[in-house]
Amino acid sequence: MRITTWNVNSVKQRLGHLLAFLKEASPDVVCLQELKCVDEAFPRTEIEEAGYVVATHGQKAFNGVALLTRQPLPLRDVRRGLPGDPEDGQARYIEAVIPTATATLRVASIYLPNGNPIGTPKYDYKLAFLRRLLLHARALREKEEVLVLAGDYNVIPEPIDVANPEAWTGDALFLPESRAAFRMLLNEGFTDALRACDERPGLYTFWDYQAGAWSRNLGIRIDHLLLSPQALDRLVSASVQKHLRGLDKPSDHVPVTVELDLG
DNA sequence: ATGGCACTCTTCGAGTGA
Repeated sequence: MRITTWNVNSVKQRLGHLLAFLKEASPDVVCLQELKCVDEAFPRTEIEEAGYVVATHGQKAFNGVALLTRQPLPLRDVRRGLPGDPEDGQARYIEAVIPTATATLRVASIYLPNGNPIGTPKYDYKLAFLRRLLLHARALREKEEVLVLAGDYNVIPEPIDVANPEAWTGDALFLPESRAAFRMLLNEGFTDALRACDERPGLYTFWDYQAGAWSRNLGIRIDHLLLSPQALDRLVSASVQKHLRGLDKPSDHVPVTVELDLG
């Protein structure tokens, strides 16, 4: 069972790359972020024709998340939106249950707020969203399911996860408060799947379009798959599909994939 | 040493992102 998370930075702009990735990697579950379109504009037909079941939670112009499963895996009990703030109209969370032949899997696709600039309501919203995610993750963990919380966390967990840490001092992605909130998820019993498999520096999932960040390999690691203990027990591997950043008209993020043995 | 991008839309410039 391979589960991929990918911030595509506009699913319409990235449809060609997405369809090619589905064909070459044939992941079982895909968590997409930054659709940048309403549900009606999501390229559902093309993705269904590629062999996938689709659930979306979109909004106009910004944000937007989706879950895909490779047929015949179904998506059940779809939840759209993170609990804890009925006033929150931003489409940043979708979760579903995926029953397989041998196990029941629960997966969430999450697009956490960026939070910049600090000292503004955007930063407050980021921290509030992280608190809401912590509470929801705690409630889900008590179900003791094979659970994967995947997405663009917009948090650089540790200095090892950024090429030039000094350049990110004071940025919402790297501030102690953001990192502490992410660490609280780990302290709840969730495991950062990529770090569990590879402790080396230089693992990045995002390179800015600006300033030659890609050619100079000035990346950051902000796309994460957090595993419940039951998912960690089944962890086989985790990897970054870095080559997709080198394509023509790429997303600024690349996919990250975890393989679980649900046999 | 420095500056450098790419999306969206009540679209040709501003807002957003990281």
